[in-house]
Amino acid sequence: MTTDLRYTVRQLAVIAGVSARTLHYYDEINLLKPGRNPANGYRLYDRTAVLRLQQILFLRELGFSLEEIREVLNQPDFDLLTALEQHRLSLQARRRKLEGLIATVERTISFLKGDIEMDAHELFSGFSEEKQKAYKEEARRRYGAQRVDESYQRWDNYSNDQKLKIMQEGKTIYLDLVEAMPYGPSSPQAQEGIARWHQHIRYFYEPSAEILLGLGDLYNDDPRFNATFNRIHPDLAAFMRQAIQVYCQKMS
Amino acid sequence: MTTDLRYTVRQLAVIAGVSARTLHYYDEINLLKPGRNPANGYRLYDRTAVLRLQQILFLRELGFSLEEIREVLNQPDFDLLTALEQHRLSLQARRRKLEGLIATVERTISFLKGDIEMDAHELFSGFSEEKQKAYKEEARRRYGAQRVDESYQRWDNYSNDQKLKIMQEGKTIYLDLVEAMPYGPSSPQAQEGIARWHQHIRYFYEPSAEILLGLGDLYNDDPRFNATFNRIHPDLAAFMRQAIQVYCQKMS
DNA sequence: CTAAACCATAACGTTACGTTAATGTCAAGG
DNA sequence: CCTTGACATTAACGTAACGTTATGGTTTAG
Repeated sequence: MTTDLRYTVRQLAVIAGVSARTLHYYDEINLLKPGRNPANGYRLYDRTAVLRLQQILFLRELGFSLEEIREVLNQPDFDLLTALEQHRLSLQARRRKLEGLIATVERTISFLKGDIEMDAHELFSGFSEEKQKAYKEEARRRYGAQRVDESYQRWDNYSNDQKLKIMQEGKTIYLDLVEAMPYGPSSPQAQEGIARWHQHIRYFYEPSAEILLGLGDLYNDDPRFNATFNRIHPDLAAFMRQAIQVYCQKMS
Repeated sequence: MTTDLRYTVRQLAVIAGVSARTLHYYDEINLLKPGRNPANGYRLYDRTAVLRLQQILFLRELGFSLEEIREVLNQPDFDLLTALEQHRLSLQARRRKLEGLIATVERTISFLKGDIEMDAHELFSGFSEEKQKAYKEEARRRYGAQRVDESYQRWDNYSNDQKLKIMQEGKTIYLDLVEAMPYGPSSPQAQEGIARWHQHIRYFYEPSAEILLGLGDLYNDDPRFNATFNRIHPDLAAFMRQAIQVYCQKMS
């Protein structure tokens, strides 16, 4: 009286909660080969096939690829454990990556909402009210009032979206400059980077050699700017100052 | 003296850290259309293209699909914020899913290592030493010593891999029985499920009507078994008891 | 002048199926 | 007996985001 069960595709599909196509596919890739009814060629799944499918679906839910599942199922017993531990590591890595992404997205949202301080130039308008006022006075003394005010206006006129775009451009320029550091401040790589930076700061100032050189100093001497650059690379500010000096000499 | 930059594919690719093929592809799907050198048909990327690429890569890193990126970039300003918040939600959902997977993997690993209690029958050998001894005595009183010992032996002889397979089979049977509940304990659906269960418990006992009926009671009366079944469905144990009674009457 | 190094387009391969589409088979009802 | 509907079969294209050839034209360094 043993229930000599032989499921057809759809029957097994319904039981297991997958589509018939899935079973066709598993057959096609030799992951789960059913028997065949010689009369009509229909697939016939017996008890062992059902068990194997259960195993497959279990591992699939855990995020294994079908290829990995095949490997695991074709080797017995203990390899399952090591495969699972391996798999756990990759899942954890994926989770860490996701957490990084989420953090970045959240920072970006914060920035777009305006409640976070910004990098480098963006500090100009990103400081808290008090700090901003104090710094503005200092900047006026150093660079002249109308120039500073103009810079503020220019930055404020951008949309949030544009601000984000500009910041990102800045970041890539600084990263390129870091890559140029091994070649020295006079290298074409560095000078190319400074040229891009020169273009970039148009978003803030009408640049002149005076302004460029002043910024080179500012990045080194002002602790707020300096902190920002240090986060990218500890020698970046110094490197940029030198490169800017070379650049301005060539320009004149 | 504006640096009138026009990058070729590979140049931009190197700068941006992507492959030339990627740029070709973005061109192909109209995500980033460069200009063309009319003389030879070469792609030429200008400053605005570079900026747009930066945006694209930024969003891509955040896990946006290229399709989504296109939508975001083709609408200005504020939609970025809502898109980001939307995106954050989906990232968080993915993280939750990952965490569920990791938990399951870890439980499975624990099980394979043998330090966790098991479901239903698996409780027989999965309890802590003390509980196990106590329960074994009880079982001996109820079902006779040699029968219980035989069950233990049978279970212990399986490999970890086989145990896992058996547990999974059991789980699917119980779930199928839950689906059969609306049709009543005498329904073909339920009886089919009980027949599978009957086969299943061969892994533990040489089944007789006496044993089957006894298990039907045990699932309801023993709090440890009952808890396990309640986790699947609050009425499952009661349903199974009735279905088993019907099944045994038909068998006799 | 040639070879290396670049450019272009075309087209297939990847994962795990979903989705037609064309065709064959089976059980039930008129 | 024939039809109808619900099943079965295989074949084939589509998905996302490129990687990887393959084939052929262009530019540049020596």
